[in-house]
Amino acid sequence: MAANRPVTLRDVARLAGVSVATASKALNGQPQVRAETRARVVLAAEQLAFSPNTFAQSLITQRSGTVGLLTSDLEGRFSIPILMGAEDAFGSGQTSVFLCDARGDTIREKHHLRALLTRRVDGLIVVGARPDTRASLGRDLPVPVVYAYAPSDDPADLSLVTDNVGGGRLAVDHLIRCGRRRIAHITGDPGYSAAQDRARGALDRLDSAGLELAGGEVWFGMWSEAWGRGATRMLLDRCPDVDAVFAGSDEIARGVLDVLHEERIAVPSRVAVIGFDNWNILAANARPPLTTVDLNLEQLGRTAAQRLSAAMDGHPASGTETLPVRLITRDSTAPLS
Amino acid sequence: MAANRPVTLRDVARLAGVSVATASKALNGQPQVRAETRARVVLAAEQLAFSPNTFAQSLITQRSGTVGLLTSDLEGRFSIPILMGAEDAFGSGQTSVFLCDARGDTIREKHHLRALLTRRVDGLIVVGARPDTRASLGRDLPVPVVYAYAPSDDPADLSLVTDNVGGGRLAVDHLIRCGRRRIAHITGDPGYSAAQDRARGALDRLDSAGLELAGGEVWFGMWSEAWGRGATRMLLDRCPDVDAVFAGSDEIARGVLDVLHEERIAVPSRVAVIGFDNWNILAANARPPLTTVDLNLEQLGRTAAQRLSAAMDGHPASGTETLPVRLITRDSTAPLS
DNA sequence: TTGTAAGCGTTATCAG
DNA sequence: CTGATAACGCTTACAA
Repeated sequence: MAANRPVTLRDVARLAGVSVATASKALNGQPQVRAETRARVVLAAEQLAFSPNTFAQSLITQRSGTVGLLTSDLEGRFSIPILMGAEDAFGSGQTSVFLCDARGDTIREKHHLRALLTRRVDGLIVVGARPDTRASLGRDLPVPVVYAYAPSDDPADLSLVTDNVGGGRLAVDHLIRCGRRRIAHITGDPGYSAAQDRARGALDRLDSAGLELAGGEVWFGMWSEAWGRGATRMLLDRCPDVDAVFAGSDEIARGVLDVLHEERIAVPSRVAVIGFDNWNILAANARPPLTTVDLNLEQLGRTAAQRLSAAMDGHPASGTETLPVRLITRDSTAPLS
Repeated sequence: MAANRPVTLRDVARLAGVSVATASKALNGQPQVRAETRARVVLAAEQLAFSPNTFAQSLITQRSGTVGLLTSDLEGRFSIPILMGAEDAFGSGQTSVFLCDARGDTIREKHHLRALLTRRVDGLIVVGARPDTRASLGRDLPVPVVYAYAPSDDPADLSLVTDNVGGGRLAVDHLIRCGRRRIAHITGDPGYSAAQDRARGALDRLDSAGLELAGGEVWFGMWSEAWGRGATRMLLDRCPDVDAVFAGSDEIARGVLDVLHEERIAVPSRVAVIGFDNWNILAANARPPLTTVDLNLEQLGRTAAQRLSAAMDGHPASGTETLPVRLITRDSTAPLS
């Protein structure tokens, strides 16, 4: 146990033979101090392994050098990459991140919010569990806030979301470029804006190519493999000549692949399949590995951190910023030969 | 913007018509203050929505009320439940958690460690990415440390790990109770202690039942569905009358199920399958839903937080504590009828 | 260029 | 029971 009293600026000053004031200036790179003196102070600080007491600093500067990350669903796979991107962008150089998980509970969220404000965080990132609009934390917070993934319902807030419409468009575009003409769309819970948006993007792109949706309609259901399997069976029944399926999630895509495999329908040669989310454990291990749309969540997290930094430096923004998604090509899609 | 000067204890004291000293005592529940006075102070504090400046408090008490969570792999599914359990146990009532992800990089870990110590955290939880032994952070840290999931290589440290041997035993025990006698074990990378331990537990339990491993050996390979599929094909070839497979992970189990399904071998009636990890997205969506061993990681996280609290309160511990795992029964196993 | 001294918002130790 | 007053470790005018 190194239980000796922590070394303070006084110790450094004493060792360097200067006053605490000069020591402080020297260490903080203030210009009004002789080079030789500064060197002596720096040396002393190093020798003593001095590290300034952040509480004392914060007490004066009114800045904690910390931000709060309020998430609603850590379990979920969406918060994590965002969180990593954010941590990344803050660089851990100056700002550290307080993590709080409200688990979808408003009470708990309020509680965490209080705790974070009590700790005097310099800013807040709020990460939702699903891409639907969520309630704003309010306008009277003493620190800037950025909403990521799930936008705030107050347009005065700054929200960062992924481009689900664009993703749907991108997926179908890819299938069309592969020469597919009879494209079906099987997706999840219609109560999710993500499901609606992806479908909208898909229909939009089909439209512009003068194509109709194979099967005649979007197959809304649930975000599960089982639904992917069930819907695919119905689809094959109604529309046996389908040559591509755009699945609204990788889970659903796994179900689709499963049934196609069962029916000995070759993928991608006869039917191409594309997923959504790029959930690696599902997409990369699929048979064949799944082409899918990546949400770029780390980038979302990085951007959130940047916007928050800007706001903390007095450059706030508002409105909803939509960030691009991207296509990950694997083996479940290929040009029609 | 509520940019008015934050309310301090002075404001409260003034409003209550007492000195700051008395106000402090009243708010901190010190006995030496008249009930009526205390009430007045508390009321004033509420009216002003006073919240004490934690920096000033920490400056005096030498306690930050924060702990650091140093993880090596946030992406991975293991850190998250541990992290949630820990957050849970700290209750966010008093202690907040700083999250840092080293991403398996020693340099980055050192860097984060410095940052956390600079922030004067009261304690540290280190979460490894895989259950193998990892390098200790060292003995000369100014705060207590608890290692979770991946034990430290220094026995003087306190490490909390899951019982992989017990898990292997538990899995095979369940299969035996289901009346299975020809049990095979397909598992992952033999370089992982988890693979070795689970196999050891399995062999141990087989032994005590006077049984041999079906297929004659443990099938070590990789932690992937593809390996699960490949190994199962070989297994069926060499040992067509196998009646149960213990898979070393849920991913592998998915591969096993896949091939059994392909070969029209009924699960669980002809062959029972059990996985490991209880990775919900894989286990619950499997066909049939997968019986598996749950690592109880949230509990591990909670215990880590408790041990750390104890250490912070002057009751340190050391050595390696092994926490029990548990069986999750779903439909891929059943008694032989 | 350096040092002195006044805070930052609390808590703790004393007298009253 | 209450109130000055001195810390806690640092930054920053202001003097020297």
